[in-house]
Amino acid sequence: MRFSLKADYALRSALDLALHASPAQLARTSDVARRTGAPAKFLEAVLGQLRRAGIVESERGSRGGHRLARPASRIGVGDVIRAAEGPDALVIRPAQRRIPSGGPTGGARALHQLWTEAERALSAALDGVTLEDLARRVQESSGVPDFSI
Amino acid sequence: MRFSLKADYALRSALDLALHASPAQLARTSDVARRTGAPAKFLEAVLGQLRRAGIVESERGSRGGHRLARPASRIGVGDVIRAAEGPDALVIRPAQRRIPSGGPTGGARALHQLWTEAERALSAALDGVTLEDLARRVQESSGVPDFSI
DNA sequence: AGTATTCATATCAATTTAGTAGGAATTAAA
DNA sequence: TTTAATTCCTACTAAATTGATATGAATACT
Repeated sequence: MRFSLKADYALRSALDLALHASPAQLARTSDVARRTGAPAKFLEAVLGQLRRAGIVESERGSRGGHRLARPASRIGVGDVIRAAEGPDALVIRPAQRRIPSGGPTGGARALHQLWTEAERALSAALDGVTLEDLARRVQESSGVPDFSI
Repeated sequence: MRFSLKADYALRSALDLALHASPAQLARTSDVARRTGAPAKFLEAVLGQLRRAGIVESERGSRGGHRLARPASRIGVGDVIRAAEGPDALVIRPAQRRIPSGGPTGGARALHQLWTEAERALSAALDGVTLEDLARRVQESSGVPDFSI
């Protein structure tokens, strides 16, 4: 039950923009791709999704590129993942085939409760961390400015 | 990023066995299927996986069926999910393409840490609950003996 | 022998994932 | 005003995964 590589590319590029772009200094897709290790053409599409989700801004033309649309402290990791994978990205309960009116009963109710608790735990771990938190960890822990997987 | 329906069927049937089977009283696949709402033929394969994982036991022949292989108090929800989806079922970090020798650095290291925390939170929520816990919740909360989604 | 059950293997359609290709639109610079 | 550099848009594709179904063999009770 892994998150997609696309979500990973989205997080990498968002973190890369937090580290290498600013309102004055845009980052080119090709540079983000090189630093994060993502395929450039694929990353183009991912950055497009982040733009449509309001997480990054872009400028076209020969000095164009991307930057974060708001401070890194106000962008949660969960926001980025949802932008890449869709609004249900953090929903882990198996798809239900029928929707019970009045809510589930019996064993289904116990499982419903279980999934709800697991989703809460996961969301707390992902929505509770911002790009600023990640950027700080990068600078504190090593000083290495890019990814170099 | 949902768990598969197969994992759901596995959990439903394991819980169903906790409620409706015992060392003396086996439950037929067709009955488990009826109570849980799973397709009988598909459930057959799922129960086969649970058997090979050592979670259930079976007997063939005209009085055959399934039962839990050990007390419900010693079967964790995570065990059942792993039996259905494979050993990486609770791994949520995106598949990595290259394995860095010496571990990840820079941004990759920060993300590695993030995924590790999220996986710990998820495992705590799923491995920390047993089939006995679920069975107790079913009996306490409603008395309805089956699923009736 | 006959019936009821689990067990094993093969097959399949739909969806998702992880890309690639080609070019249009836009902006800055020469 | 052309040229170059960039984002943006649409379409396509191969491989893997998911959620099944089909057929029949093996086993055990009556």
